[in-house]
Amino acid sequence: MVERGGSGVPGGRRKQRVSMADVAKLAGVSSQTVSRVSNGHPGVISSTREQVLAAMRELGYRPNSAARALRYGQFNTIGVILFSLSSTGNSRTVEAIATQAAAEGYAITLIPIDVPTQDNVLGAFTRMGELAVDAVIVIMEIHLLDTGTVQLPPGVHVVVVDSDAGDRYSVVDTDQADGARKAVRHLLDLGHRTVWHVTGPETSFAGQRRTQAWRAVLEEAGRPVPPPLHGDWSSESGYAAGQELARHPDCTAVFASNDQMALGLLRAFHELGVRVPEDISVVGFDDIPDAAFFVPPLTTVHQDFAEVGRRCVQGALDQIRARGAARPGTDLVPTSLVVRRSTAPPRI
Amino acid sequence: MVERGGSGVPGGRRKQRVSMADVAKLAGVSSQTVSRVSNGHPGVISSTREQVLAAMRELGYRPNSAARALRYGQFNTIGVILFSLSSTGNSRTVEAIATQAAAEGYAITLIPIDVPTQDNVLGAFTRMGELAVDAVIVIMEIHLLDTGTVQLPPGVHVVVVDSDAGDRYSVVDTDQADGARKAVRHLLDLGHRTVWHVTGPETSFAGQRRTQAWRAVLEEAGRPVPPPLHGDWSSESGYAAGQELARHPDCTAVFASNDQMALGLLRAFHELGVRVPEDISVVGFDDIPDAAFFVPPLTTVHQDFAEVGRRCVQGALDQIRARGAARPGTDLVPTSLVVRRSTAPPRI
DNA sequence: GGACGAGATGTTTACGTAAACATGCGGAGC
DNA sequence: GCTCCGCATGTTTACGTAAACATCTCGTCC
Repeated sequence: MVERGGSGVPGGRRKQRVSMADVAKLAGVSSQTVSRVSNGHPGVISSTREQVLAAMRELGYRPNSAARALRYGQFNTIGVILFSLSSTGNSRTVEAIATQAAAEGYAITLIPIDVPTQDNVLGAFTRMGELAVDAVIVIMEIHLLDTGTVQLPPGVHVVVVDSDAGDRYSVVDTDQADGARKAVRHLLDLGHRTVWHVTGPETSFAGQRRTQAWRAVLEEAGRPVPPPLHGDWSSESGYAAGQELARHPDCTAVFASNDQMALGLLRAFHELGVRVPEDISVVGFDDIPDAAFFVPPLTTVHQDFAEVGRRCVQGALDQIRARGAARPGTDLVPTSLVVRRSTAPPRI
Repeated sequence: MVERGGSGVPGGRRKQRVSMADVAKLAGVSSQTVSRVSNGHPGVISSTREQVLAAMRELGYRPNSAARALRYGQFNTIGVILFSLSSTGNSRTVEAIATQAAAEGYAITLIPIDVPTQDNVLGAFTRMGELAVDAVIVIMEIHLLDTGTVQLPPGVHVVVVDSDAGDRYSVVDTDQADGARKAVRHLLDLGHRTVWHVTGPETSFAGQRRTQAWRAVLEEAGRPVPPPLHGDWSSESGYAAGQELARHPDCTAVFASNDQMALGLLRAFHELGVRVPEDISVVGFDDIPDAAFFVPPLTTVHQDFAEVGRRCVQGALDQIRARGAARPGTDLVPTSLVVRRSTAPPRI
């Protein structure tokens, strides 16, 4: 029944690609009828439909998406421009975007940018313009877009993640500030007099906002604000910060701007004989899967990357469907604090 | 000079999309000449070329990739089917694929599969067939493809990662066996009598091969082969294995099939007062960025994901350019052992 | 029984691009 | 001075699909 050996190119080198016309010829109908069957339109009598379906099966017909896109002026594809997939947050956001997009019948096209210079972003946008894409999601620290010199191709809808360009673009992001507040308040509630802080890179809006919130909570509570230590998201920079902090006898609590830097802190403290949480409490940010298995398990702020991804796609689709320009605004996804064993009240 | 305010939709609501015909009209030439300019063909006098370019700029012309694809029968896009982006290996491989593909003028389209059932993979292939894709790279534990019931759309080229289907498909993968051998030999060379092992999930070919190699090295060396402990890649399963292993007083060395499980081991050992590496040596696999900042820094097998990605793209492009069917075969990327501080000679 | 209508199917056309072929122009060679 | 050739540019056509319109065949109703 099933044609065997059909997975290759059967019958020598048949025509490169099967079109509706081929199916129509075999089924003895017009190509328009094939189109109707292919798209599930009504008004095709079932015997005809069966014939067409049989012909499709026999020839291995698959619709040509290029022709379809040309006809409809739509690609059913969303482009994602991003700096790097190697950060947990980005890859999980992308995964969520891809999943959600698939559920909506959209594919996603990835455009990685090795170095986030103005030129490269511009180039990516240009390429996106030429690409088969109905909307673009940008995952990036995006001051680059703020200069105004970047010309987004008209007709391409944009959603931005991790940016404060909410006045110009449609922005979706984790509620960084709220997450950071939760972290710092948790430590204060435990009885710590103040909280030290390891920042992310200055170029990151997410990092900036976490740091701002940390400072704001301390100031509101009337606590001293220790000088922040500067990190760059990497475990290594956390390690360096940890060596520094271990020297401050009055440091009893640290809020690291992400989990990897918290990991570096943990290692540094461990090597220097500083016990966590007995001597110093540590809170991270992200809640990467491994965080529960750090030594000790890390108290951290959970980000709902899946939700961010979902809202990105939703925003993009809204724009596509409304055919409207981007409605600027910021959509914040809430966080939650996950308390594990790296935090405790200070020793008296 | 530069038209201002051009970033939106200038001039009210001009025609939805600028075509070559529009440019041609404005420039006072035929659309064919526009095409020639657009594609950098010779035989256009420079004054004409300038006129056309000016018209393009003024109208914000961007070529329609759907029409182009229809014309050429090519999409300049590679599809990537994968199970999950959340594993480090996958996301880094995808990133490398995306980067390499971009360098070759190809975009990549992501098709995530939530649950790797036969049906879902089939569905993904079907969708890929309908999608605008010239080749497909599958990153997946892929016995599913081995059943033979999955009918790959003819004309779509396939490269597979993490599979032993090298007899049927073009496979690119890290040299898992060699990496595992390096890990086990390192431990034996340090003087350990034998090496215990935490496996990956049974469904993973990568995991299987690492386990096979572990066993083979021990047997070759005439060492006893302890019963392997079964993990599932997660830190959690490593943690469970660690609790088990800590009870075996004769266990002095463990090879975990990935770094996350090694992390779980480290945590379990730490909690139970087993010192690493003094009491037990631990080796992982992957060399995730954090591995250098575990407590203690993890000795592990480095995988060159970037190279895997590069070769995938290369393989896919070769197939596209040769217009040939997949040439089955396996292309192995070498590994290297990174010695850090989680391994040491056994106590006497 | 004839007209009308509804439903099934066929025909024409356009989407934007670019190859293939056609035209028209000017200069070189005799 | 005329022909021929080469180069710049224009015209036609096809890629695969599907909307819009056209046609054709019944069955139904008066």
